[in-house]
This record gives sequence, structure tokens and C-alpha cells, in this order.
Amino acid sequence: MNDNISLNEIGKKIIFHIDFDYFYAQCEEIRKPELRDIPSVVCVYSGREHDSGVVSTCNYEARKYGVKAAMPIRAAKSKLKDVRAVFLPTDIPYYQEISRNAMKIIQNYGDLFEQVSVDECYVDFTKITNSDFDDAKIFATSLQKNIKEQINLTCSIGVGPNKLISKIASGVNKPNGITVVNQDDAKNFISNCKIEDIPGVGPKTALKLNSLGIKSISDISKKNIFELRDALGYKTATFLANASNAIDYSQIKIRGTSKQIGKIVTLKKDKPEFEQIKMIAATLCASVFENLKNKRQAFRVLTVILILENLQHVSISKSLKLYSASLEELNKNSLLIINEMITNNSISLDNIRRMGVVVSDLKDISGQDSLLNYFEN
DNA sequence: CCCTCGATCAC
DNA sequence: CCTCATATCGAGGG
Repeated sequence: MNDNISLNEIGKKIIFHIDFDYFYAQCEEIRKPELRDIPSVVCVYSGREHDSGVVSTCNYEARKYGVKAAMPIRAAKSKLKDVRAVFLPTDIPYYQEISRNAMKIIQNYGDLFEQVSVDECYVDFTKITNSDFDDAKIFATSLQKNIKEQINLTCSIGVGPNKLISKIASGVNKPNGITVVNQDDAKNFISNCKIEDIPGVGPKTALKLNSLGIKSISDISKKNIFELRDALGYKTATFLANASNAIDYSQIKIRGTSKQIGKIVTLKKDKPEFEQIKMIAATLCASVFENLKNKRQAFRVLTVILILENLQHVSISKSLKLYSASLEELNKNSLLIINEMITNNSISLDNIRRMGVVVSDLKDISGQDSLLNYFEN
């Protein structure tokens, strides 16, 4: 992390966090406007059993009935059993296309841009606003209007002196909201947030903080930093201590090529034979390979992940001596690892719930003919 | 330092 | 009942 920034500069920054509202469900509304009036739920069907899987996202009509992201599909259906509602599977390529178009509009504002995910990005508006938060509000309004007019997509924007504040701010007025928190208000703003509002603080970290007697954000700044480090580790402790004072040194970072590519699937409920496991592994490898090929990247590290029936994760990885872009290599090594897992770690086949293949330590190989030959196979 | 593995987060 | 993909951190071993 680059903390190498002079103090004068920090106070002047203006960062936008832009978040597309209920994104997948809103994309579906864009192509099927009739969905706007009824609860709609976009689902990730796992295929394990009928209707097994979770809610990816849903529109605000569905939220009125208590439906939420990450909720089991069956639970969502039960909440909506008495009303007309629509359940749809995800169509990621379609959402990506809408995302690309919207992100393009945002990038046209010119300054430093970091896309965090398909529906989220940060933009540095320091220069274009001349560090004026009133100007920033006008830009946010115009940006929102442009995206709405050109793509028919609504978004929520948080404006702050750093990524942390803008990220939290974008969640304050949703959907279609703008929340501006200037430098002077930032400390007060963060003090009134809940601990779990801080990005990076999930259930586990909240629990650890609680056991230190920390229940509010101002409790964090009162806590001894060394105690905090012992409990949370250096990075998280430092980040949180700063965050509790509305300080965030993290920089907007243009994201290049991916650092890892993976594919994970849920197995059908019946007890798998080893032959089936091998076939699934081959499918996973083929999918990862496709992705690798499209991105023109080679890998050096291969990881196989098993998720057991008790939801425990087990993973084994192997580093190759050389970078590889070969499906053969991928297949061969994934099988080696799976064999090792089953023999060494005494994992029985019918205890496997999900299986995944991930490649990492990736290298861009576009333009390298010798390696590209691998891809033609 | 590098490697491997697990944990955590958040989408 | 419990998806899927990615990034990051830290511990522990070498």
C-alpha cells in the first residue's frame, strides 16, 4: 500500500464512489420494463436440488417483503408466496455489457478511475472540481443524469475526501441518491456510523472487536494500537485506527488484468463416483482455460478447492516451475491435487459439496507467439 | 524471502 | 438452509 503522500494533499482530495442500484435486477428491468411494478428476484441456482441456491439481488419491490441478497431462493419464494413475483437466473454477460457502457460514461469525466466490480467504481474528481465539494455535488448530479438518460440505469453516488468516506456515503441514500461528506464533516460522519459499516469489517472482525470491548467507532480510536494489532493483525489494525478518524490512505488504483481466475461449482446431491469428479474437474479446467485464453494470460500456480458438506474449505495449491498456458497441464495437475486430497487428507467423495479450480500468479502473454501456440490446441 | 494454506470480506 | 469470483492478509514452514 502506498502511504507516500504529503499531508497537504490529503485534505484536498475529492473521491466519488459510484454504485449502480440493485444492479442485476435493474438490468433485467431495463430489458423488461414490466418487471418494475412487481417484485423481481435474480437468483444463482446451484442445481444441487430443485430451487437450491441463493438470491443474487432483487428490486426494491421485493425488498418490501423482506427479500435480500444472499438469502436462499426457497426463503425468498416463501416470503413472496402470496404475491405475483418473478424469479430469474443471472445473465452475467448481459449485465457486463450494461456495466461496460455505464463505466465508459463515468471514465469520460477523465480523472483517475478504479473499477471495483461490475457495479461499483471510484473516480478521483479532485482536479475537475478544483477541490470544491459544492462543485462536486453538481458533477455528481450531472453524472447520474447522464447514466440515466443514456442507459436508463440509476446509481447512487458518495462524495468524500477519500475512498473510505465516499464508499460509506454512497450507501446512505439509496437508490438514486447523492451523499456529499466534505472534509470538515468526515470525522463526525464516521463517528455516527456503525462498526460494520466500515468496508473490511465483516461478522468475524466485528466479533473480535466486540470481545475487546469495542462497540462503536469512537471506541476504536480510544483503543491502544498494540492491543488492536494483536487482535486483528497489523494491516487491519492500522486501517481501522485511521478509519475511526475518517482517515484513509488507500489510493485509487487502476485495475489491470486479473490476478487470479477461478471456477467453482456445486455438485448434485447424489453421491459422486470418482469418474464424475474427474469429469467435473475437466469441465472446471476447461472453463478456466477459456477465460485464460480470452485474457491472454499464462498461469504458474494452480489451486483446487473443495467445500465439504459441513461447508469447511480445503485447498491445495501447486506452483509450476514455468508459466503455462496449456489445458493439458491444467488438467493433469488438477487431477494430481485431487488425488492427493482424497488419499492424504482422507476426504471421502460423498463428503464433497462443491469443487473449484483457481489459477494465479498470472502473466500477460499477448504477443508471445511461442506461448500462444498452446491456445490453438 | 518464497511457498502454501486457510481465513475473511463482499459481490 | 448456505452461490460464485476475486483480492488481501497472516501464519507457519523452509
